[in-house]
Amino acid sequence: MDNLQLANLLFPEIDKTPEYYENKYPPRSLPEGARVTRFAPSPTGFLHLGGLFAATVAAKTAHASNGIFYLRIEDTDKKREVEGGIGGIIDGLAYFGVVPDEGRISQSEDKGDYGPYRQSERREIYQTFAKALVENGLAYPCFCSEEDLAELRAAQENEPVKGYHGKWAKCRTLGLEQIQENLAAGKPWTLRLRSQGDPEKKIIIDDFIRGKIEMPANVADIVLLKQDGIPTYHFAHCVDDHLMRSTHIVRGDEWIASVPVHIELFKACGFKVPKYAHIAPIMKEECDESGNVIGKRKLSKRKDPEASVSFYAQAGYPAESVNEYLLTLANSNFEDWRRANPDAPQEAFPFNLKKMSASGALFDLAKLNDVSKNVICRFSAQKVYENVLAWAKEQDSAFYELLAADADFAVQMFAIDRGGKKPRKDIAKWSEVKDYYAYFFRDLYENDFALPENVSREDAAAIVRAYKEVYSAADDKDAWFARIKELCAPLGFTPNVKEYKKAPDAFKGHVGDVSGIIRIAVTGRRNTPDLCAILALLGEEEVNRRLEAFLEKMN
RNA sequence: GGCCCGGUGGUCAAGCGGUUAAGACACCGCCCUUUCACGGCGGUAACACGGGUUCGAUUCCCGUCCGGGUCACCA
Repeated sequence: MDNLQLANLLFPEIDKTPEYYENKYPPRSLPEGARVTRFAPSPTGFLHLGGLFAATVAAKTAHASNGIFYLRIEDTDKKREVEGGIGGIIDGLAYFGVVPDEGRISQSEDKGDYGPYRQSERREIYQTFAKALVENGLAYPCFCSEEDLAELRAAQENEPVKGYHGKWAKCRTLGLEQIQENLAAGKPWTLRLRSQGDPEKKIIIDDFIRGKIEMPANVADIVLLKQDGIPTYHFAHCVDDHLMRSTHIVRGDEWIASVPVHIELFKACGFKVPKYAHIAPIMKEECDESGNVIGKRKLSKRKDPEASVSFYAQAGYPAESVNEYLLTLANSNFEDWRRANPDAPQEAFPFNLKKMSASGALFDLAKLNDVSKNVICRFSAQKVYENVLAWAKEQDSAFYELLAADADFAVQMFAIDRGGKKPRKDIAKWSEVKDYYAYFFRDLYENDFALPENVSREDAAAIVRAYKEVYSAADDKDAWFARIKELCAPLGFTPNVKEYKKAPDAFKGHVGDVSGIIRIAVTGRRNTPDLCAILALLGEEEVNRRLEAFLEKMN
């Protein structure tokens, strides 16, 4: 059969050659060892945590080697595409500070010399390489219908090697005349690879994260071009990553099984095979109705709110927190590094692809909270204010109004116990702030306190009554605490914690209990930042009002 | 089912033939303390199982079990 003739028959409108594209997209001139990576999502919905994770890993890998990280949109499945998907992905990445060096930068804009970076705009390129494959006898048209293929699958139920190959590959041996006839009759066709794989052979793939993996060579005549002329993932991956000169393919490990296909494709096209790094997915514990753990599974966008990246924005986790958490999952030495370099920018961390774990980590919200507290406690009061304000604007307009009404006051509020060597770690996410700081705002404050078990109602009332007598708004911290200490003895408490520990039965309690009651009277809470600073910020009038209100409730 | 990957405390994880089997989160206790915090110290808790190989296996090999992935004209 004349392959050239067949190629022209199948792709009459293609007039370029692979050489044309090879010249148009020459190898990159990058420093020795520079890695080119990409994030290649399909716009089938909004960015999810797994996607962000993969993008972060790819970006860090490139940047740790002075390489290039780019964004390519894989929209070859028009059925699953979602409106606004591309923008959602780009914005989502940007929110977390993942900005590609090149690639798609908006719905319709590219940056860089290796585009277009959206697969639906690369049709001619794929067809050019497909045509070359036909010319070389490495691809052929297949006229099998969906029903034919369903039948084939049914017939192969008990076959060890499934797929379109060997005797099952009916169209593989079609003659030129038959093909011409089918084409003339307007029969739809797909283009298939004419696999050269030897069923006896094994191939070794050397994965960056998992090391050597032995797998049977591919023997299936997989589809390269679908009926609509759009490539499958496999073919697009091969053409794009070659032409865009990716050196390292960082992607989810669900792709491991198709590496033999990819290797054969790269070789059939005459391309150098890139390095693969298959990363494990982020998992989630699966429970039954009664909460018993029954297994783990990939974080699912449908079932798990925390899978969607918007969950973090809504809850008010700073992007830095999510990034740092993801980094702790990616490189377990990140936490050590962070402890040693508390103020270093996250970009300074020497990321190592090889340190990635081969098995999927369970998502741990408690750990995220801890990471986030450590991130937030290093923020300045001003930065906290700005972040909370921005969050409230989107999520809680009433709270936003309060914060915006008196910025100075709010910043001073956040400044209590902040800064210095041992900052307070009380906030993990912005959505906690309103509740945590409610007592600063008259409109929010409601003292529905509960007294601690170890202080009686009478004693609590006595403490507040006594404190009200001596309270002076002019006191500094030392004077303020001295007064509280003075209150102790007459009421049966001791100002000395040690003394109390020595003889707990001799006293009703110690200074801590006394100040605790005052704290409750003024804020309604048992734990707050420095009480003295709170009193100063609240002001004399408001403090007196609250003390009185408390006493009234105690009567 | 075939093929592939994985299996160290509740979670994330070091470890790569000889270790008292790190560390972090969570939990518990104690200490510090001019309140609340921060912090410090300590504790509970792990090498899935069975066979090899070896003087010696968490580390190597084989099997079992368990978990995950994949077998599309989806990515």
